Amino acid sequence: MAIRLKDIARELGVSVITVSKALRGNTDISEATRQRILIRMRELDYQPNLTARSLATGHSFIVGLIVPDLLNPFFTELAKSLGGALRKQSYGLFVSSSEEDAEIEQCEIRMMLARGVDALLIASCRPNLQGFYSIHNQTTPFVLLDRPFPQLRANFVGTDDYAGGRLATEHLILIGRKRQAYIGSPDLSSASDRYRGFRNALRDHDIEVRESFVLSSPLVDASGDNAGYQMMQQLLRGKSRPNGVFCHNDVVAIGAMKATLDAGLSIPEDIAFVGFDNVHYSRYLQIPLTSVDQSTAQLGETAAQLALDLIAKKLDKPKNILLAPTLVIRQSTVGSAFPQNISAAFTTCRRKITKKK
Amino acid sequence: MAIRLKDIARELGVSVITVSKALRGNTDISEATRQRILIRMRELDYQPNLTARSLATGHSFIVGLIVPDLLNPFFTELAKSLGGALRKQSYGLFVSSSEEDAEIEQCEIRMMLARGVDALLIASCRPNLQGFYSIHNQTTPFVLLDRPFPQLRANFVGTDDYAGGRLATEHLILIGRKRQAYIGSPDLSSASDRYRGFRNALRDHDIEVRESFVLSSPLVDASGDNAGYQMMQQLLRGKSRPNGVFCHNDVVAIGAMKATLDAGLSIPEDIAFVGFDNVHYSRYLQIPLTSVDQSTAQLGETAAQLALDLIAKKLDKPKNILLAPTLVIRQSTVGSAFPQNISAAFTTCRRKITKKK
DNA sequence: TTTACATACGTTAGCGCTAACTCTAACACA
DNA sequence: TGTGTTAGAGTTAGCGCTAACGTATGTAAA
Repeated sequence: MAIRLKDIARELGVSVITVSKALRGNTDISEATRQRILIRMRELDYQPNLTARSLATGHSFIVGLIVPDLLNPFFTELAKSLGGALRKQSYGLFVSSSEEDAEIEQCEIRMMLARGVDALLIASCRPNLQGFYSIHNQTTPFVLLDRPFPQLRANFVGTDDYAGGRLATEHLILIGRKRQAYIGSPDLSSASDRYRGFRNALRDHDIEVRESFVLSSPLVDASGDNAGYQMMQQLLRGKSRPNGVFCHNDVVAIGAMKATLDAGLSIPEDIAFVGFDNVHYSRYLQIPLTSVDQSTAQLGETAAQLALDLIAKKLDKPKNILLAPTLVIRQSTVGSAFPQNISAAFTTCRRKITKKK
Repeated sequence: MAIRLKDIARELGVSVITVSKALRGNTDISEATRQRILIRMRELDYQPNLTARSLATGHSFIVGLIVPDLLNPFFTELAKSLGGALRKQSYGLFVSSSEEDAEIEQCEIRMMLARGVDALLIASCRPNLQGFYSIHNQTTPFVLLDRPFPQLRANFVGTDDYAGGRLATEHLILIGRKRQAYIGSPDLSSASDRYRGFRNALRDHDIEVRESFVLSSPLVDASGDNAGYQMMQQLLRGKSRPNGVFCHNDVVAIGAMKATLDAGLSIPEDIAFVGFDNVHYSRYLQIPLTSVDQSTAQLGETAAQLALDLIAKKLDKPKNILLAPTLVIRQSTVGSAFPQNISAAFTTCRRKITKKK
């Protein structure tokens, strides 16, 4: 059995509470006693029972994170930066996946709350609030990540999806693609904003949005590559096919590009692709992918900070944090001969767009 | 505040323990009382405080998992299958990353133990037992994943790395590559077995192992792509360069292939590559990667089962489980015109090899 | 001297739950 | 009638820790 405060107390002939005070750096204790206790603790490699402490203090030093899928590198990158930021403040991170299933999500939320996390971060797989577990009735503070619920007055950290959608679409316009498609999941709130950016950008350039060029699938995260593959196949079956495709995320884009190459077409000559998330591996793909970058690391750090502020009760009203996306241009839109001056042009273009919203 | 047993007890005019019994399906309670309590619980959406339960029972229903890096898809895939298998038995999974840093690993192990996990699964980033936190002195059962410590009599679940190494190397031999290199991390126990497989396969075919073709880097997981890039660059700087490279894992292979393509060489014409892990995205790479498959999903399920058995104290002595690897052949070794009959040949070849050990 | 007050420790109670035992009433059996 | 038995409750104690308050001692100001 592990060593307890009681054991140390008995051994040194002091009371349990004195040992506890020494452990926590409480001041009403003499320096001599403290040293005596701390030294013995170190010798015994004492480790406080955090379950007991949590029960006694009502404070677990754990933050929960629920994501739709752990295979999607975007969420892993997010989890990593979150975990790192929290560790620095001696908080632990409890990661869990909803497998893009609303029921599992529900379970996981309950589980996290039952385990007494100090704050809960959720990238919900739900398209809307319908059936969303009533965490807003709970006392545990929570933060929505990546996907906002516009109807819900809650803390949110994410990317300006609308701006990202515009960024991607304007880029496709700039390289001369007028037959643009969007494949994703207009159900998800994040997706609907990206889609809105897409529509508005096209409208502003007097380009028609063909309804047959807008496809969606429920599983854009858990098996986004398959979803992307299938949606792209459907697009290719149509009479006229697009020459530019904006994909809800990189994983979908990967599948979509595969379908395109399998059909014997060239990227970007026949069809150009833009993804979203700028996942680490996007640069290593068969055709390196142009993608909207969400600065995932910063997203994680921001969310961690917000969670800590909520725990410390520093905030009175819900905070809505939107980070500005940027575009990372690669071969999937500009081909292998990628001239540097195009990059500069896009940076300028981007500034204009983000202001617009 | 959340509802407690006490609240329900008071409301229904029974004692706390009666409510607790109803909750846990204890038999010494009348059916009428049970129903009355359960109904009220459901109405109130009661959720037991698992921290308190854990403290009282000494059983947390949490399994801890520590991996070197969460960005490496191998570990994420492992975590996913593990989590799924555990959830079915109503166990939670607490994932944590050591960032391939022995000190952080140490901290995380202590943290997990302090939080009272029922079992601990570790894919250690340490090259050897030196300084490994003395979990073997703890009462909490633990399982080593993926990387065994041969010196330590402990539970282990992993792949037959030696067989995997042979598999990869024999394949490279079969496609006529005699100047083979190995890049990885001979320090890691898993790597040393892969390397041994590599050496022995070459020796068995009377092919010389050039020492200058064996490179290693400490960071094969956390930033394996960079490590792979750099090691490959070093290989390419040499007077004679290899025409086949066996990489410790897929992430390293990704970096190494990038370096090769950046140098203007062709894959597999100039240099063929074999990775390890058969990560999901390997098929989508610029050059789809031939890789040794560890059947990660099965690995996770096996580890979950072993953990549960350990918790249930079903085992008396440490168990050592080795899964047989298979080879998945893609363009990085056989080019784009991949004839199906080669595949059949390799399957046969594999059988022979795995038996050999 | 008295009052005030800080120092250094201890006591009590309780976080929410459960294990293990105890109690009570009703009933059966010899 | 007494003894056991059993169902259906409740009591007690404790998991390991901490918050909040108590208490003994010494020191300084009124």
